[in-house]
Amino acid sequence: MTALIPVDANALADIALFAALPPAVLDEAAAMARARPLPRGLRVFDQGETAGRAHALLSGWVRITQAGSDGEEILVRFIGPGEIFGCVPVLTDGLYPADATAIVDAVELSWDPSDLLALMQRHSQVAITMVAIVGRRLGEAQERLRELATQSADRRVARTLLRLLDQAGRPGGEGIRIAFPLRRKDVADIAGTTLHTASRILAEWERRGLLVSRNRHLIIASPEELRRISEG
Amino acid sequence: MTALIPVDANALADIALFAALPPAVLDEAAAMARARPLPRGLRVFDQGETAGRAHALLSGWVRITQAGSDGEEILVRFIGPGEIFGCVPVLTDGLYPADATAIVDAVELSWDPSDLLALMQRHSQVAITMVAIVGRRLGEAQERLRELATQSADRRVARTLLRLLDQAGRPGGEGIRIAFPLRRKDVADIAGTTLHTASRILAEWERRGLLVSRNRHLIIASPEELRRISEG
DNA sequence: CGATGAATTTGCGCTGGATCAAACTTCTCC
DNA sequence: GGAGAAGTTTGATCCAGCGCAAATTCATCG
Repeated sequence: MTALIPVDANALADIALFAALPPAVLDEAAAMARARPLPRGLRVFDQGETAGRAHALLSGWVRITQAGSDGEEILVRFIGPGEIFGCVPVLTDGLYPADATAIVDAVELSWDPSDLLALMQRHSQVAITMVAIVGRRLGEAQERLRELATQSADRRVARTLLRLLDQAGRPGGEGIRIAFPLRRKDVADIAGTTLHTASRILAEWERRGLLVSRNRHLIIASPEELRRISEG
Repeated sequence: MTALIPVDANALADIALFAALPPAVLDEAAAMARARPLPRGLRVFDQGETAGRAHALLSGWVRITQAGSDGEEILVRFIGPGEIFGCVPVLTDGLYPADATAIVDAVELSWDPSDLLALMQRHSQVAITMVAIVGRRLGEAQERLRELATQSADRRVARTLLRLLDQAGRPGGEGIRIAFPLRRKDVADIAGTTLHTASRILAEWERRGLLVSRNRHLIIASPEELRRISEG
């Protein structure tokens, strides 16, 4: 079932969690890692399930969503190359707090929870880097919380696009393109609004020439104007 | 200015970050710690300021708020005895991401950022525990994000009170009392609504006998009914 | 104990954006 | 290449709760 791909320490160096670690530690982490391709559409793990592995992405993109008991969901974040995901439950309650789905063909590394824990115990730098990563995500979540509580839908959508540009902007002819496919529903679920409102806002901006929407991909022609909108 | 209070290792054992650590490590952390009383109303640190210390609370309560450039603010969380605060920026950008204010007379411990970092480097367990603490806060923030995006104001207020009960509920004659003073504005700023809406909701619930509001303190008579409301 | 400021309550009008409905477009896969 | 599924657009309606205003109660401190 699971194709076994040899993991070399070079690949590990691209994972932010292991950045700037001595080669010996990279080798150690590589030895315990399992690589596996994630075909587009694959559900990597489900919310509520026991966290059987801790994950990191070598290439491609993964969408993390959280659903409430009523079925309403939000998009927690997109995971790109070099980022870790599903690692925190290893240290807390052992249950994945959200769903993870590959939105394009991707390749992941993963570790057995106890292996990752042992690695963090032996090498405090790994644990410290993880605090920094999780801490930055916490800061971002709190910022989104504030925006959601206090700002209008169009400001939030603008901020959302700017954040995605930061994370995955690729300069091109017509503007900066967001590297992964993004549906209206995705935009709505990050910005905390409905599909319909998000669609109306984006359609209006496309009319104004602020962005181009093609093929489930967004190209932002004018980040400056977006910034203006996001600031009211 | 700053009263110097001797810090003993026993006090450290009550801080979740240091729980279950060998006595030698507690002594080490105690030796680097500075204790200081925080009179009610004291601003412990300001959003955007350089993180000069990392903090933990021995007693009392601290309110963490975040304001946007437009002045609108949210209440990020309350910090109680044994909890850490203002520790993450030590490992990220070095700037406090929020304001911290003592809402009752309190006592804190604090560390120089580089001392705490060194401690985490020498004892990976400290760093690992911090990942767990920050990870749990991240999970809670994402849950709030989802609720804010998808649920009505009264459901959110109900969830808010239930969370506060978990964190600081003290059983008493008339019901379970939330241990720290809580203004309508505070409830609004956690639940992501306005002072006015929060006031209306709480007044209605008080009429229904669901809770008692006295002296900026809340006593919850019927957590069961709150739970029912929070679930729709 | 009285004064001053802080916190709370309540009324009212208005609107942003959710909800419902339906047509239309674009992908996907056989 | 065509059928069905998935995603998007757009219109129409409606209401939760925000914004504004004003009165009232409560807390604090000289």
